[in-house]
Amino acid sequence: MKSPVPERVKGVCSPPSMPLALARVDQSVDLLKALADPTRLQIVGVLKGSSQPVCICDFTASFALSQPTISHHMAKLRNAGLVEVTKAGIWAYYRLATRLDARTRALLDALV
Amino acid sequence: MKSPVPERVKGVCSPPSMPLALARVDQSVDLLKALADPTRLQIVGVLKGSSQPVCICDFTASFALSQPTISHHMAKLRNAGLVEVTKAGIWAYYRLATRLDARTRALLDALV
DNA sequence: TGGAGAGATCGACGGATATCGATGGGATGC
DNA sequence: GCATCCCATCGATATCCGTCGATCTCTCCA
Repeated sequence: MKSPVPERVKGVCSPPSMPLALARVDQSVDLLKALADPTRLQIVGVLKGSSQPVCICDFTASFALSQPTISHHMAKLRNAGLVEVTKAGIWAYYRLATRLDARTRALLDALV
Repeated sequence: MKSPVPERVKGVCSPPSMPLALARVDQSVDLLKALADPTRLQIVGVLKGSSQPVCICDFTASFALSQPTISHHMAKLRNAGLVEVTKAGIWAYYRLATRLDARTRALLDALV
């Protein structure tokens, strides 16, 4: 098999063309950061597989984490536009965001 | 449209079933963390779109970052199994890993 | 009206991480 | 041999982030 390393001269380094627009990079990085946590990724996995909204208290009961920590993770996911909340009485029900762009959806499909 | 919040009684919270295996979550989180950085994501984007390996010195010329920092980011990508390096003389040529599992490939397709 | 449960916010703390300058190490060429 | 170029590693530093306890708000119900 070939390993076609390009020709090159010493002292000459030219920056390659950047295929990704800067705004899109930042947007993707925000999304990746929101998902790059075990707790949050599992939460998204549960929500993606659930037909009904899930009460946040059930998540608090799942993970060995305090209630403020779960709430903090949910805020991160909300802020990233990944989940939506419906308050009903005492409870807060979370579901995957209904309007997700195609790239985000493809990314979730690749993960979950 | 309906918002079918499930029935619920006070003081009763039951953990939902976790659809994602723990090992897989950790694996995905490692991958996501490796990509959740603007510099690294752009590097991966360039490598994914390039038919030839790219010299790391070209990346050093691209980003307004020091040479050790670029090397550090490359080490992260190497450690995550995303890129491979070929040393030729003075230079180090990087390319996207040739053997990427389907999920990782789908994730990159969704991003880049 | 008051108590209790659920959830969000705040402030603080510790560990992870991005960045840099300095250094080391290997290859090239004079 | 020696200078030069490229790259990786090391040590230090500043910032970010996950976690917790304490507290606040809101709702429900007796």
